[in-house]
Amino acid sequence: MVYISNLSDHEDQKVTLKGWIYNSRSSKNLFFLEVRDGSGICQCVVAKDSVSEEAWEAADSLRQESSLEITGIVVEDERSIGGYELQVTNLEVIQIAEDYPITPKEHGVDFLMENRHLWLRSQRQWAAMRVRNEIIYAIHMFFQERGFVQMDAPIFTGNAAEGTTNLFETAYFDEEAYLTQSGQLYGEAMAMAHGLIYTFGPTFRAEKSKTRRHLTEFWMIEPEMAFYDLNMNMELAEDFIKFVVNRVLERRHSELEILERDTEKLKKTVADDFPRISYTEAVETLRSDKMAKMLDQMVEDREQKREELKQEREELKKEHGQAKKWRKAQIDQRVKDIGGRLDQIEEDLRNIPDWRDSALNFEWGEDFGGSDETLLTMQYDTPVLVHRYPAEIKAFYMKRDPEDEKLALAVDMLAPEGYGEIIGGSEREADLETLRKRLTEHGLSEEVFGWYLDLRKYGSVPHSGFGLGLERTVAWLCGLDHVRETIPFPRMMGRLTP
RNA sequence: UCCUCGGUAGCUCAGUGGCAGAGCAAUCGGCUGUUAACCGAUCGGUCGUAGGUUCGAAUCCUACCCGGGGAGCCA
Repeated sequence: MVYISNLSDHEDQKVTLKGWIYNSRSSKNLFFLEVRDGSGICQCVVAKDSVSEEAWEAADSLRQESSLEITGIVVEDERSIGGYELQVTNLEVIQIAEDYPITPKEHGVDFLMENRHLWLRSQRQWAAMRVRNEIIYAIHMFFQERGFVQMDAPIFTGNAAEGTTNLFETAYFDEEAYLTQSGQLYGEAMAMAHGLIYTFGPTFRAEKSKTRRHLTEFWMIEPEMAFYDLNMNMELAEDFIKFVVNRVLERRHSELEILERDTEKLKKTVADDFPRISYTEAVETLRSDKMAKMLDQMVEDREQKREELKQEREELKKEHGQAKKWRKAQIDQRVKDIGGRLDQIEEDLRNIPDWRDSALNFEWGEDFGGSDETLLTMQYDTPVLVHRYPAEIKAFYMKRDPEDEKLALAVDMLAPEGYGEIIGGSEREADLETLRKRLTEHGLSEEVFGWYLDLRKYGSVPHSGFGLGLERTVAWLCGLDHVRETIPFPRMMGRLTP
C-alpha cells in the first residue's frame, strides 16, 4: 500500500491512496481535494475532463472527513503542500461523512476537548502525537542501549502511606486499594534484581489542580540504578534529555514545523552543558539584585509592548471602515490576537509584583513556587539541574547530604521557557536504621514498608533514580502551552469523556 | 477551597436599557490552479438557569450551574 509519507518514491507513477477528505476547494472544472491518510496530507487535483462522469459526481459529493479511495499520477508541484500532488484519474467514495463539527476555522478549547476523538485528526494534534511517539521511542532506545531493563511497577497499590499527594481510591475485592502515584519504591526493588531498570507507565494523582501543567492521569518514566550516586544520577538525566531532544529534532522536523516550534533553545539543549546549581544558590539567585532588575525590566518590556499593541489596534480600527471584505476579516483576526496578547500582558503585569515578592523575600527552607521556578529558568537557555534541597520538603526515602544533614541529595530538572519541573529524582537512603528513623519521623508505618526495608537488609547498596513526566516533556518539545494536547485522551479535573 | 475572566446561531464572536447581528459551517448557484480559496443567495436563536428591577432586559440587580486561566500541590 502507498502512503502519502512515501509519495516521493512514486513520482510519475499511478498510485491509489486510501484516506479522508481534510479540506476541499472547487471551481467549475476542478476540485482540489486535500486528502489525509494518517501518514500525511496530499492535495489531489480532479479535472473534469480527466475523470469519468461518475468520479466527477463522486468528487462533488465529498464533504469534510468523507472517506475514499483515490487513484492518480504522482507529480511534483511546489504549489502543493508536501511538494507532491495527485493528478486524479479515478476516485471511489467509501462513506460520505455527516456534518463534521470541526471546521477549518478556529474553535474554543472546550468544544475541541468535547470532540477530542475527532480533534486528534487535525494537523497540529496529529503532529503533537507524532512527536510524543518519537519521544517514547527515544526513551526506550536510550535505556535499552545502555543495558537498562524495562520493568513494570503495579498500578494498584495497597498503601496510601507515602504521604503528601491525594490518591485515587478504588475497591480491590474486599480491600481498599489506590492507584499508583509513582512506581519508584518498586523500581528500587527491581534495580536490586537487575541493576539498571526503568519503568514506563501511568500514574494517578487526585489533586484538584486546574492548571496547564497538570493531569490526573499521566505517564512517567522512572529509571532506578544500583551503585549510582547523585552525580551519576544527574549525569544520566542530562544525557537522557539530550538524547531525546536530539532524536526529536533530527526525525520530527516537519512535525515541529507544523507546530510552529522555534527550535533555537532545543538546539542549545542538545549542544550546551546544563547548569547545575544547588538549592541554596538558587535561593541566592532569587533574592539577588540581578533578579530585582530582571523583574523591573520585565514590567518595562510589557508596558512598552502594551502601548505598541494598543497603537496597532487603533490604526487597524481606522483602516477597518473602508477596508475590503477579505482585509476586514484579516483585521478582525489580528485585532482578536492583539486582544488576547493584551489580556496576557495585563495578567502578567498584575502577577509580576507577586512574583517579585515571592522571589526577593524567599526564605531558605521553603519549596519553590511556580513563579520562582519560571524566574530561575529564565536565566538559562537549557534545562537547569537544581540539587540538594532542604530535607524537610522532600520525601522520606531520600539520602541526606553527608556534608550537611539538613540537605537531601535530591535533584530536579527544570525545563526552559516556563515548562517547569520535568524531572525529579534523588539518591536513596541505603542504611536500614536511618530509613527506619525517617519512617518514624514521617509518621509512616514500618509494617506497610516492610518489604521496602528488606531491600536495606539484604545487600543494601547506594542507588539513585529519577522520574520524567512524559506529558510535560511533550509539551516542552512541541511548544504547546497546555499538557492536555500532549496525550490522546487527557484526564483532568472535570474531564472523563471522551 | 480561594482569586480572576467568561457563557448570545452547529463553531468563533460582536451587541452594555429600545426590531437578535457578522464571519465560518450547512444548502443552492457562479468561477480553469485553489492553499482557512473567492463571489452571490438561502437556512439557522430557550441570549447558561431561576428569580427580581423596569413601559421595555442579551444588557441592570440577586442566587445558582457550567467552563477557561491562576494559587496551593506536583511530573
